[in-house]
Amino acid sequence: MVPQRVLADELRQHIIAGEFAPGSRLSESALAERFDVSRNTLREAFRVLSEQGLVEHIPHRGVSVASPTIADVVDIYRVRRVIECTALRESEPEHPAVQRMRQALAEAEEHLPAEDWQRVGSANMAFHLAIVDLADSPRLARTYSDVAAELRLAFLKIDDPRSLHEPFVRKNRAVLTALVERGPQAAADELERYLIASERSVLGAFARMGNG
Amino acid sequence: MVPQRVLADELRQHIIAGEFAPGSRLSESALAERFDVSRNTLREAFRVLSEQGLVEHIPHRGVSVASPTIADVVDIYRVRRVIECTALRESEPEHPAVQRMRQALAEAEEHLPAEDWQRVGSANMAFHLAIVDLADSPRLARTYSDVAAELRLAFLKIDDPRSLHEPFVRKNRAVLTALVERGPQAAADELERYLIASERSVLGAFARMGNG
DNA sequence: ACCTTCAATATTGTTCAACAATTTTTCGGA
DNA sequence: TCCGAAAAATTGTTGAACAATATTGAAGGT
Repeated sequence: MVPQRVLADELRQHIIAGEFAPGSRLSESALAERFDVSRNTLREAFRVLSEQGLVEHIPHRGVSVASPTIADVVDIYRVRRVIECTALRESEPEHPAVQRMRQALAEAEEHLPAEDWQRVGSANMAFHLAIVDLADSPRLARTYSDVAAELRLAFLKIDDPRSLHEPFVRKNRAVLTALVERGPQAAADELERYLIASERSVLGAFARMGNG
Repeated sequence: MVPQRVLADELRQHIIAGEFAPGSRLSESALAERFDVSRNTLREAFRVLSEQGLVEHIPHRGVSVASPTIADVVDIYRVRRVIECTALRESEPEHPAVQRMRQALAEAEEHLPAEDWQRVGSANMAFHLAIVDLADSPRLARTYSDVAAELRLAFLKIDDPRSLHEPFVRKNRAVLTALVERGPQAAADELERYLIASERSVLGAFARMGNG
């Protein structure tokens, strides 16, 4: 007995982990057998992932793992800028999420020398999730986590994890420093620079591998 | 043969139209019979609406039409401020959506004397959808339309449509005038005032009817 | 070899009936 | 009236079946 709520989470983990390549088709019968659930239950889980943008559902052609295009990346970063920068700009300095920003950043810096991009990437993401939590908005947090998952898929298409994470830990440090020493507005400005640079980095990688 | 994609849309229409009161339970068997679909198909449609926040799904207790609480209203307006104000502040004056803002506002003002709050409300919503479209972001537009649907449910709980719409057509006019005559930043400031006033109006109505 | 056409095959979309899991209701007893 | 347990109702999941559509592949013509 596999609750369908759990199944969707499990599928999301597998997809985000890169087990199913972006763009690859997800056969109903194959996955139903593999996870030992019925096709109906699997389809309910697919709906959830589809609404979250992790998989694409085309009628009578089944679902595929989403494969973000350049246009998607541009849009994802637009959302990030709107949500993250606003959350930071209007944040209160004493907000508990600031502490989580500190911790996440510390962890990223800790694993930086070992070049453990998996961990660095996760800590990096935790840093930005903490920024979003500054806004105290469940709905913004949910939207953000959706686009963050999509962005992970975009990262999966790029096989140069170093260029994606290494330069940005430093920039995160700059954001936190700005917030503490110069206030929310300065931090938001710093964050916007971060996001523009990060977007350019991803788009560059996409361009180098011949569109997307 | 009723495509489940269509079924979700149809259900959404009925819910938004207020046919099923916020908070009321949606029986699988009853609705399956009424729309002449199987329970499985209905459940897939429910998933979609659940992801959009229009219905609430509690395990083994089925789905109910969402019934926004005060906390939900606060969060919804937070999202509106973040998305709408940013879209407007960073908008280009020549953007085609500006024309749609004009049209929507004209329609709202047209039906204002007749006190046709249904139409005024729809035109009002079109005005704000146009604002969001200034950002040219499919994902922000989607998030916005989700919270807009939720807000409609909150409106349904209030039986004083005049107080919800009448004062705000004027304020929308002020936003558009500010955009044309004083630029995006001034318009965004005007819009923020609008949203704060609108939120206060809704929260007041909620308080008057004894929490939510 | 290179298309078309069309049938065969495979996959998804939907329904139905059954049963398991859980909640809600009913009812008897204190 | 209140409580608890049996009964009923509802949701969760499965498996099989068939319909609708897409994909494949083979036959035939150029």
